[in-house]
Amino acid sequence: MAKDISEPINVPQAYLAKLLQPLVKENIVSSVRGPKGGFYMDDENLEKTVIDIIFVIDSEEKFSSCMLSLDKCNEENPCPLHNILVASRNDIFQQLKEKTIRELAHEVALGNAFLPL
Amino acid sequence: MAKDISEPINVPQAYLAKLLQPLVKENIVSSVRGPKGGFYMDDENLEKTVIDIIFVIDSEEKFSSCMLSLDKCNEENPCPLHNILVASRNDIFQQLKEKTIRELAHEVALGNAFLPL
DNA sequence: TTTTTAAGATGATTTATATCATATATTGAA
DNA sequence: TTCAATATATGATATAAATCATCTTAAAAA
Repeated sequence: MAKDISEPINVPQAYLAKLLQPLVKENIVSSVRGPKGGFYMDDENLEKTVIDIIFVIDSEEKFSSCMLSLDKCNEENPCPLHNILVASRNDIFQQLKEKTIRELAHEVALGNAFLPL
Repeated sequence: MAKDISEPINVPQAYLAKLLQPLVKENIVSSVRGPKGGFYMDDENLEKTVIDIIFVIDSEEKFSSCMLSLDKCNEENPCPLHNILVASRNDIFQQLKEKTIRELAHEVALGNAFLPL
């Protein structure tokens, strides 16, 4: 349930619910209403990645945009920071794109990562 | 002058001036008032790094904080994303900490990077 | 010395984001 | 079939960030 998630991570329940709605709509999270209802992830959901979530909640630009917020900055016309950060940035992007929620959950199950849930 | 910088980067002049004030106060940027006045960077300023700027404008936490915004996440208690991103993140941090403004300006002078100024 | 041009300081306004409130829809259980 | 529990939807409020407006201070030049 939203409450079970919101409390341990210190996010207001109603706000979390609002954030979850577009994820449900985009089939990244599943939900059932009524008593014994709540949010869950089925086999298909678990194959989604962190990037999928970011693209729904924020937007694609959040990641591709210039760190100096220059709209003219791109690969051909890189700003000074672009060159310095492009490698690490692509690395992060790849990681978030490849790692499925299932894999992340597995890390928690193994005790290699922790969540306050 | 603030106007000369603000226009090509599409940031309102008054807002840019407001952002520059703490940088002047922290001796990252220099300024002179009156006619023929404006903002500039002296030899000492040019040795400052991007991290110095970020720490003044935003704050140190902007960089060290957990990507999932979990206050309990740290090196001993890492969230699932922490492990995945820590390497690239440290890499970015190091780059921004080591590169001086002088070096960045040099890249622009060499034509390896571009600014709309 | 006066005027003009710039930064500095401060507060108000706008806009975006986060949060709250309330009503509706769905579903399990009594 | 009714009730209770939970998500869904929508709009209102609060807070933070960005932007605007106005005045003050400093310095160069006439």
